[in-house]
Amino acid sequence: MRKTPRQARSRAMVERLVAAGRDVLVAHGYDGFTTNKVADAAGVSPGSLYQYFPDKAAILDVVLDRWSDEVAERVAAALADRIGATGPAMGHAVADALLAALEADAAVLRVVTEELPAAHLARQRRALEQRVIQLAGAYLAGLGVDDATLRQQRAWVVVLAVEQLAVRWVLDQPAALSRADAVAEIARLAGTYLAAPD
Amino acid sequence: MRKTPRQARSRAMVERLVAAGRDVLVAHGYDGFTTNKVADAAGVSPGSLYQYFPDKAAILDVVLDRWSDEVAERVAAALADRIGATGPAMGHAVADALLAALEADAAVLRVVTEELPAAHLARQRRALEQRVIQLAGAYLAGLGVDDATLRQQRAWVVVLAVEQLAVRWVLDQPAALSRADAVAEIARLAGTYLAAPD
DNA sequence: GCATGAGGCGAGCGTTTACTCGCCTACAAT
DNA sequence: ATTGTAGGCGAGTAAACGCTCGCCTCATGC
Repeated sequence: MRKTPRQARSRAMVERLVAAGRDVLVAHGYDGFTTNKVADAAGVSPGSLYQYFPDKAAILDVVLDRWSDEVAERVAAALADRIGATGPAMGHAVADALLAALEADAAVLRVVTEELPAAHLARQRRALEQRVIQLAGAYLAGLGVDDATLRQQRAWVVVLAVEQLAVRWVLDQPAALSRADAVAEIARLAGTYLAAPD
Repeated sequence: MRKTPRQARSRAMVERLVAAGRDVLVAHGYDGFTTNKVADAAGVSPGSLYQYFPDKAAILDVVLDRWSDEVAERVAAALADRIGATGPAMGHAVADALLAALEADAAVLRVVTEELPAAHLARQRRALEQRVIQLAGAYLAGLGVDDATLRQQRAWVVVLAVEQLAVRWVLDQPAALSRADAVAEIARLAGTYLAAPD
């Protein structure tokens, strides 16, 4: 941020710019994300945009941070709510909530995974993965897995695998795999992997 | 291709251009992939580049096609060789070969997954996934899974999950997960998922 | 009600970069 | 040897786009 908006109208403008940034990203894609278009969509001049954002990357970063915070919040809430349950029902509930967290803003998810260079979102993605890996590790400890390294390894594997499946299912909507089936199979994958004896 | 090279020296130049394209992509990243740099790295003028490639995307496409063909070839060969074996040893062998296929050109893998918009490689990636899904489906049929839809679903799940784990392991080299452990855990994930009773 | 500075504007500058075009060279066939 | 053609060159062009700068307006404190 180049300077912090003091008056209410400038705060509102910054808000409009971020919202417009999201809209431009969805409507025109990553290549079509230009500062002139963002300013235009916000009903603001390019010069005003640069009063508060040092460069183009800065406003894109804010847009991406907003979105990934939202997704992370939904995912964390879903896990916190459901990690207490037991048996296969818990796996279903988690998978379902995970899909819901991604489906809630599928338009951004699509642009972000298909058009955006992954490096732009790597930081946020790693952070979320780490959070979820910690939760999964704790869950494994509850299951009686005593080796801490093994817990980390298995948590890493199951979290990355489930993440990928959820994202790809939401984006690709494979004809052969209904939503309910996807939930069941994702839960099954995680369940069999984590529960199987060594 | 704008026109096809007839003489030997022009064919050699096209070769040099494609090789230079790969090098520029690795050395300067996706953003640094400019036609001038590619021509320069190939010891050729920009004008000559445009004799044989209609635009920048065309030469990038060739570079990407080359690489993905190589990866696909290694993966397909690895699976064809090992799908006959039985028991957990087969899972290990496949996982190991898959990692090897990605490790063979990790520099391009890194640029392609971290900097390149995924859409540029979606076609090739889908094609490879489909090939492997077919193989996995056949393997499931051999295991006695009679429902063709279920075979498709499970093949989709296991292939995407394993793909993601292999790519991420090669790129991230997580400290807690040695190569041997990664092979074992990937095999375990696939094995428990596919072998578990319904 | 006036002075001050924050807020906002938008034409345009400068750079980057994909791509071209007129010209030269090397080769092969007659 | 000559001539036609493919191959190759590289300075230059055009367009896009990030970003600035000089100017105007409005809100707030005294």
